[in-house]
Amino acid sequence: MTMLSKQLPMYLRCLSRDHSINLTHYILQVATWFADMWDTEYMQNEIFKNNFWNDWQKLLGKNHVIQNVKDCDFTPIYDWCQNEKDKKKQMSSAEKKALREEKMKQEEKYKWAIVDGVKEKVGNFRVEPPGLFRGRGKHPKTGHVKKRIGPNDVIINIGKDAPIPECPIPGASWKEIRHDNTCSWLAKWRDPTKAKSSKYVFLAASSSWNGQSDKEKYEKARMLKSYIGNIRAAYTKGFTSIDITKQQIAVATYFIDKLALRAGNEKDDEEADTVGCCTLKVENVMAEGHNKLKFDFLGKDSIKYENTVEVELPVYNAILKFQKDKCPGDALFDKLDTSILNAHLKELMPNLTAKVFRTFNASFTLDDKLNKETKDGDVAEKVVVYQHANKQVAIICNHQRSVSKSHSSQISKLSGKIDELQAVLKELKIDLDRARKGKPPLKCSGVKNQSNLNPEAIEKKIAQTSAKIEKMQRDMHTKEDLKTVALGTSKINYLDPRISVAWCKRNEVPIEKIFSKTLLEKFAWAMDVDPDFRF
DNA sequence: CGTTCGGACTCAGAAAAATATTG
DNA sequence: ACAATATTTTTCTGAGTCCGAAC
Repeated sequence: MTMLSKQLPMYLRCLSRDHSINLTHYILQVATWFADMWDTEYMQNEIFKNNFWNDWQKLLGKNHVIQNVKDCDFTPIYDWCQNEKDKKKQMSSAEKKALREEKMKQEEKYKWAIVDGVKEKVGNFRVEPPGLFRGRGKHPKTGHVKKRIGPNDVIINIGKDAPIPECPIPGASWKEIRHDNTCSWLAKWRDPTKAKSSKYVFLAASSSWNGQSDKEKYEKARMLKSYIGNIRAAYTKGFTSIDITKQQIAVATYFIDKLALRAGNEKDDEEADTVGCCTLKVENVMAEGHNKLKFDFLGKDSIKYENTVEVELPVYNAILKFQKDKCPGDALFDKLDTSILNAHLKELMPNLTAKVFRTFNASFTLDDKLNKETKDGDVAEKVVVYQHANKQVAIICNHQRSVSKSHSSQISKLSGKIDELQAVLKELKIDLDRARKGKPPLKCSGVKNQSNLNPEAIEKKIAQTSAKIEKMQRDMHTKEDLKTVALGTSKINYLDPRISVAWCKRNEVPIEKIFSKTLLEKFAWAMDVDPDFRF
């Protein structure tokens, strides 16, 4: 707020030619959030702009001088924002360091919780700052103002005898102090963008509570291994069931098993229109002949799922039957929802739900690929094998990332360097030829110290250059290969860390080559696994 | 009973920050 | 060595899953 008062006159000048317009700090702040996004694609998004305008107009009031967002020139505020960012960037590294240390010092007291007498790290200890809501995909609420959360919004959950945390805003108080030991959250507040849901402060991923729950997740997925044969036999039988609900359950389970689809809960119209298995619409699956089904839909986070797969004939015929007499927009599995599906899965294995198949599929695939593809070689080669296996998993789970803005320029840069090196190599080969005949090297050659070059030295140089070229070509290929694939999501959420730790032990690969510092902490529970561990 | 609702937790890619590489 | 740039790691918060209670 102090910062804002300094900005006030600036904002006033920016927002209107009429300097007398009185805008409150909050109205200005909301305008700044909008202006700061002037150079983003959100400015082409009519829903975003309309939602912003509607909320902003409410703040301005009905009879405000500003009657149309189009009359406002936001570019001066945008310029001011850019300038502030530049100033931050231009700080010396010493200044940045001092600022960082000051921040660390202030935050230290919020970072820890004593749980059952053990000091545990807290995950997100800050409430989310206000701003303009940015949903993913075509979100109907994008652009709406997300309001500031204060102590009065926050429920604290602590032990009965624990001291109540000091309220950071003088005069204000917490909404409620609760003593519920049946759940793990430390604080929560209502999500300002979704009336029905809450935001939570949980322990960090490295906490023992989360570690235990992680381990249980993987143990359940491992249990599926011994049930999967029967489950597959059961759904194969179900493909031709005359009971249409049973038939739909069978085909849906097949998709979840074979394609690692998510369960697919119902969504309301206040959210982006995405689907999972149970909510697939008839147009999301196309029968293409020769038992091939083409899947095309937007899944979680509006990530496109596109995959053409050959299925068993009874599945193919069942899909044709489910689509019969339906229109686009109709549910493919009209007799199903996630609770029916999961209730059925629980009959096949204790506590089995749809998501377990994803964990099972991912971890099983990693274990399988690692053990089939690892060969003798140095650490670097083995890490490549791991990354390759990790990539197969990411593809199965459809974990994508957007291509970085500088990707193509980085590729052409690399390719340019390879061309240069190849030219050097060509000259070296000529020089080698000449050196063997006792002639001096060519002047234009990239070789320095030409006076004392013998054939052996040139040969060595050729070998070095060739190796360099090969490495760069491999790097370029990998970069292109992984430009849309996100490897991290599966590593964090789907791959039993014991597979990786045991593989590292067996192959003398340092675990640090696979897990970052935070992942090592998160997976502390898996580090003492036996080298023979198999998923 | 289903069906809806909301609570609590897991999982998601983008963006920011930190770190490594390069020229 | 050092600043610019590329890469990796961490943070952020939105978007799912699944459960159980209430209607």
